[in-house]
Amino acid sequence: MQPSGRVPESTAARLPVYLRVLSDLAGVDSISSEELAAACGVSSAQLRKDLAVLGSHGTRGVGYDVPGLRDALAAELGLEQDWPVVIVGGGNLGMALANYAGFLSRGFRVVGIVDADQLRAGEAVVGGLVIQPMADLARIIRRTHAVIAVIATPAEGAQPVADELVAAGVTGILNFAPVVLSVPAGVAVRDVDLGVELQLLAFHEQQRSLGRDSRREGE
Amino acid sequence: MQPSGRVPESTAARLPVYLRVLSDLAGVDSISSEELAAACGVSSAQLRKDLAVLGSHGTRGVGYDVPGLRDALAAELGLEQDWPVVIVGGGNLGMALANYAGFLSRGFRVVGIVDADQLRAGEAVVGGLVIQPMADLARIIRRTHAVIAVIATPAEGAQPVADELVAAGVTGILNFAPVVLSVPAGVAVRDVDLGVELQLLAFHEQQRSLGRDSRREGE
DNA sequence: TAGATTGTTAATCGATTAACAATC
DNA sequence: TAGATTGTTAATCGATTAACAATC
Repeated sequence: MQPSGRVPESTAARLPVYLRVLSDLAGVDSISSEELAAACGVSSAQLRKDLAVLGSHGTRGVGYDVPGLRDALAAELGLEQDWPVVIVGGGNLGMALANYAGFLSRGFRVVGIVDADQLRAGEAVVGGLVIQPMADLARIIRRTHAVIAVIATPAEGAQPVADELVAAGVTGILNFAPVVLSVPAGVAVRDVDLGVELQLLAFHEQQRSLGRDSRREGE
Repeated sequence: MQPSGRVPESTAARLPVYLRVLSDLAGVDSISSEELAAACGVSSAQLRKDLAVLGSHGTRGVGYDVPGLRDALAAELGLEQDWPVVIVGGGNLGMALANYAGFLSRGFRVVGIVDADQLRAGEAVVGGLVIQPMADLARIIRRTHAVIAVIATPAEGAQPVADELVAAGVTGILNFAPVVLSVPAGVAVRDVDLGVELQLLAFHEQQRSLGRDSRREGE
């Protein structure tokens, strides 16, 4: 009933997508791996293999039980209660993230936002939150028991912030700053770098045009 | 001199990080795979193998030529000139992205931003840009020859926007909307979903605590 | 029962790591 | 030359795909 054996990294990375798609499937109570896979943008073989790590939530000849599978995914991901999240950086991006409405429905609650700039402190965010001075960071983390934090500072500030987060007990960091953070083993970091993403698209465009050229040259 | 053979997906995904780290290495003109790998958060074996796809920019016994390698990476990624980028969605996130200063230095130039909401049209962004009505999207793409676009709309709007982008000639999409886009083969989509990223961190926390529990039970 | 579809196994494919010969 | 470090090969590892027996 509570499988949670080792889940391969590559499988884990897809579970949130499955959960999202299933959550959008209001009213449907059964779906085949073929249909669900199409909606998730993966192959049905891969979907079935991935879902097998959750134990059996399908019925042969019929398909998967949508609400049951959704609940199992949420449980596997640890989303049975909300996680408090602290945001560091109150610039354009930090504010956009703090105001992101989807947060709550996906299992997270912003419990604090801080900024190094004194001028920003005091500014209001959603949910009755106010930007607080960086000096309060450790205190906020301890008070809210947040173990997940978002870094949305300029590159220079990111490593010291990460150090402080880790010292205060944070073990999961979503990093938007364009730097490689160094953190102790056991602390998870996920990097999101707009520039990197765009450069990968540029690479794709480049390949595309090279491909076209060599086809023109007729190989 | 111009290798550009097939580059494995997994290697391609790391090239922008190498480029970023090398760009931050002002003044250094030579570096060993060991040092550079550490700065990039990968193993030296992996770094050497990855860099080999660019041809030879290292000297045995010495290390890699930093400026040479940086230029080779930029060339491989197609960053020898700036790519025009159109942003769809002028909400919190779209605005934050449009105002992101790092854009230009990484090889991109925002040439247009549109929003479906009439009330937002006319609002000013950086670089003399102004939010334009959604109806102008195709025209903007054709005028600027943009082939890369960013979708920063709510989930509902994303698929119709993607369809319109593709129809207008866009072949690379950076998608921030929490939906699986369906696009024709040959169009590259990169998804960035804040919720997915956080859920993966939650999963990590969950695993962490399960690990702790079973250790307590003394296995 | 017949048809459909899961869960799982085996085969394939690709990516990472280790090791070292080539060479500065 | 001796020491260092790349470029590359071979070995390992993990992920994906294909296929099908189990079973509703």
